[in-house]
Amino acid sequence: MGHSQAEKSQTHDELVRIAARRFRELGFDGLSIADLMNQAGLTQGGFYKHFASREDLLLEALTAALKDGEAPRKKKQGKSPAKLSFDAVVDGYLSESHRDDPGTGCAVGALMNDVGRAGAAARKLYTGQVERNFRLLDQLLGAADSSAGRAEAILAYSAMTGAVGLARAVSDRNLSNEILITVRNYLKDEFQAKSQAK
Amino acid sequence: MGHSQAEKSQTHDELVRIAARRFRELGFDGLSIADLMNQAGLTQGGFYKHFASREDLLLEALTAALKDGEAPRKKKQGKSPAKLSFDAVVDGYLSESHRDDPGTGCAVGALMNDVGRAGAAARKLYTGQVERNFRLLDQLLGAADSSAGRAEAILAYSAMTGAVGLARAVSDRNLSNEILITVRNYLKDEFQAKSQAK
DNA sequence: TGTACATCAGTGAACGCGCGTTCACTGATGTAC
DNA sequence: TGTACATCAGTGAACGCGCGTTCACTGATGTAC
Repeated sequence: MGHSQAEKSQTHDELVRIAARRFRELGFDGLSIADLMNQAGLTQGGFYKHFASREDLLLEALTAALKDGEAPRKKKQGKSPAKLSFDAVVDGYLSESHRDDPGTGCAVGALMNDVGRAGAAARKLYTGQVERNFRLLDQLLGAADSSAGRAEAILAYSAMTGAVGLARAVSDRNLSNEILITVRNYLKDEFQAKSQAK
Repeated sequence: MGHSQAEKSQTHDELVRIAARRFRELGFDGLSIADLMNQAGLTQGGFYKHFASREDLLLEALTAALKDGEAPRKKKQGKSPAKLSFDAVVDGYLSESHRDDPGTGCAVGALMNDVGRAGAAARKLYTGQVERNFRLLDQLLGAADSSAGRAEAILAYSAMTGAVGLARAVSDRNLSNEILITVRNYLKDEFQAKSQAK
């Protein structure tokens, strides 16, 4: 059992990566330390060589999850730096694949309820990402009137997070798809169209 | 320790009432059976005189929570059967008091993430309420074109649940209020106005 | 370059604790006569 | 109406279990000479 310095930080990153995915899938209460370590191919005792406590992991994993769910679904299969347009973001966010795979998706949506019940530190990290995402959408909408742009960004983000949350919770596949499609069409028609008309 | 038949069903209702509130506040994992019984002034052993299992309670409490969070915030303080308009629903749903008191509010929003990770039975109950709420909003919007009404109902409900979820999770009070106000104004201006113009 | 030693990532058993659940018991309620 | 008995809501201790956390230990890595 070798353990160079490089291997340690590699293991650390791997643990954060797994936790960031599993917390989004299972919620903050759904992943135990033993499960996490086993999924990394390790035993549970080693956990405390990497984190001071479960809460410590929680915050690191939340940071990572918020970051890689940023500008959600930027990249589709092949194209690495797919061009970032409002329409592309809406299509990605409200896609069936994003609905079906919360583990790699937007942490703001996947952990909305969890963070609302969490401690101050987690909520602060989350708040920063929400504000960043509002700004990103505002910028993509590129409205002439910037206060109207921000309002539309807030509405669009609220609608997208709500729609994906509902689409994930609902057990009727048709209703779930209807939610995604309806909100997708509305946002693209109403906002992007308006924005382009200027 | 008396226990007439009437007292039993009274106790049962009280347990469901407390659980329906606490699950919305704490999530499905946040309430233990011992806590529930203590909050009802009883000891934990009695739980199984009322429910076959924790899962059984979960489903009864979810049913109750979905029902009393229906047509959310219908009633303000005094007026019992406050008139139910689209504007009134939007104002109530996106109010600070609804944000600050998830325990008595809309279960669809408060338990969105939790239900997404829950079993088939919980998701089925939830699905029914989502569909009912879509229909209620559709009806309140009373659009001439009924498919446009449904689309607007879906968009409005997605935006409201997302906005309240974000407003609850974010730790910056100003940002939280901005989300509520922005979505409230947008929905009232854009949808109700449109609907009235017809 | 080769040897001796300190470091420390990872192991795996153990800790106390709270969980959901079970159970023998209590005593007021409701029923039979 | 009064007495004897069955029922069963609620009690409180105990169950096995998984949780987060601790700890003595192992053995490859990296350093000192």
